[in-house]
Amino acid sequence: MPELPEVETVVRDLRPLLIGRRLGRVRTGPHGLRRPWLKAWTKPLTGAVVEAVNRRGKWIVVSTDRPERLVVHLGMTGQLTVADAGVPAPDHLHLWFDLDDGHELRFRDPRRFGSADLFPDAAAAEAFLDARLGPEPFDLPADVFRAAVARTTRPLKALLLDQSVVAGVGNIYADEALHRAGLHPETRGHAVTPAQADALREAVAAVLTLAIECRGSTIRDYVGGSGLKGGFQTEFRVYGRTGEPCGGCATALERIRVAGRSSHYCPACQPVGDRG
DNA sequence: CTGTAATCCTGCGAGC
DNA sequence: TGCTCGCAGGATTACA
Repeated sequence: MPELPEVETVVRDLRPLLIGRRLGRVRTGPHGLRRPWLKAWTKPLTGAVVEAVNRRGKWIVVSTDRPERLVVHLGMTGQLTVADAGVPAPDHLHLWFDLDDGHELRFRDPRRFGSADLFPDAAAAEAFLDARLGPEPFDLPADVFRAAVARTTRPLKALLLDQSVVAGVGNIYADEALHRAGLHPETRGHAVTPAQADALREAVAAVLTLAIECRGSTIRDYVGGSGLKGGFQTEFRVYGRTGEPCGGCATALERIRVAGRSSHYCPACQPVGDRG
């Protein structure tokens, strides 16, 4: 699924296609969406004009000239795109709006791990997001991250996947950042030096920046807001490359399970350190 | 506070 | 070819 770079690409793609457009009829698919926190579709956005499309962590927030906020999460396989209304609706379409220019805003999600909710106003949406998300990775103070690392015995991989520590990092970019920082995914936070914590924070920001420049990574389902796939998957140094030689030292890359997720790393470049 | 597992779903590739 | 199995960009909940 889409992590921060993919979601950022979606909102950048959607802005020119959506801002200024008037939403028409809204329709929902037969399956509904998974785990909606709010189902206020009784107050539809029909007739509202889109004013902004923003990202917070892996969440997308669509604002209009009305108070309500549409908050979308792509889950593992979600796609939020603008398509010509003449293009036949694909399978697994769950929510779509007519636009006033002959296009449609479509939310498609085969696995239905995503969500789309309508919050009553900006404050409610913000409260919802802030309750579960830490700082954005590009806006994460060094001392804050050092402290978060130092105070826990959790493995670094689990820390990076915790959205309340830093928002937007998922399984791919956690592995890629740990490799770039030379840290083993099982290394415990309290065993990490401040310099290593800084290196990890910088590696996270760096890999996310590169991935955004490549429009994210497409492994299977991901597409941007205009339907284009990402390109960063060819730049992976460890993710999905078990058994292949490390680009830095040629040691065979390995895969283990950490925090319930597949974790890819180089046993030579990423020394085990203190596993607690 | 931790960690682990299960859960929600569909689809695909590997292996037999 | 057809089947089963394991695995997948995530987040939440229950439980040890």
